[in-house]
Amino acid sequence: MATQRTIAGPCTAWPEDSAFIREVLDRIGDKWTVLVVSTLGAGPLRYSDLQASVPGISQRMLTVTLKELERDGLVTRTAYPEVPPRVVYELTDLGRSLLASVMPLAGWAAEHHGTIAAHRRAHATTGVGRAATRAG
Amino acid sequence: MATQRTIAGPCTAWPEDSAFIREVLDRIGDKWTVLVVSTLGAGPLRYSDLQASVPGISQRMLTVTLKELERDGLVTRTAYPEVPPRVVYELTDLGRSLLASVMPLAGWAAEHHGTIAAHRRAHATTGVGRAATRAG
DNA sequence: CGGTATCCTCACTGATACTG
DNA sequence: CAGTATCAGTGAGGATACCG
Repeated sequence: MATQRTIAGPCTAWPEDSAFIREVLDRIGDKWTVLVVSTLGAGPLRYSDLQASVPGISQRMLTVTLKELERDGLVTRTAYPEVPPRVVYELTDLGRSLLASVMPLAGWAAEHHGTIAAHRRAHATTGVGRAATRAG
Repeated sequence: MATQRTIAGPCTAWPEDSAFIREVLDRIGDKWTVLVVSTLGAGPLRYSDLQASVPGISQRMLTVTLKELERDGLVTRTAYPEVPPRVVYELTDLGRSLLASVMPLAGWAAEHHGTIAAHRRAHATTGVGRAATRAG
């Protein structure tokens, strides 16, 4: 193989979208977005059902996450002006496409879970880095 | 009884790997992992070249990221005991497979960048959410 | 050159309380 | 029911200084 001297890296691969890609990665890396999106992947849900479906989420984070998603056009918000207020959230096509793009990653994670766990143990066993758990 | 129906969220979709999936998502969501991995995707690089290839990264974060990656078996570290020390990092097959799984997501981001940006503008224009910036 | 150790900041997150 | 407002804790990440 030719000696590749072009260091360049990711910036070369992603001309100027890199900032936006980081943004998306940040989003999917945040604690709730993927959970909420995948939950909505099963179908439209109202606020309270959503909160029930994503066990640990707080009202604040659900609201914040939902607003981000709506703002980006990944979910739609439909409020019915009824007496007990009812608001339904639903994935848009864009949202579904994101979900579809994230799924493979979840698949990768599930598939290689064992391999990685094993490597971690091996890494610890062979004492590659440090064996010391904590310097006293 | 419809008191509490099974919403069937993400937990249903991902039986028990969900914790690990979150872990992977956290990892790829962190600021540097994907940048480093994708940079190494072009070929092996030594520490300093890596730092040069990922502009904003600090020594600390490069080291931390690299250690995480090595620990998980995503990259290999090869140190040559020469006079000016030389350490080369390279993606393993596992690392390459992660990169291959992340790429589509980057592709998704690049593809829908415009759509999302447009939606954000529309969202702002139509004033969907809020008019009041601060409660006064 | 290739790290390691330490301090510091501040953005993300959660708990709580209140409103329409 | 569906949010909004506010306060406080945590820890990822950056700057700096030093070692092998």
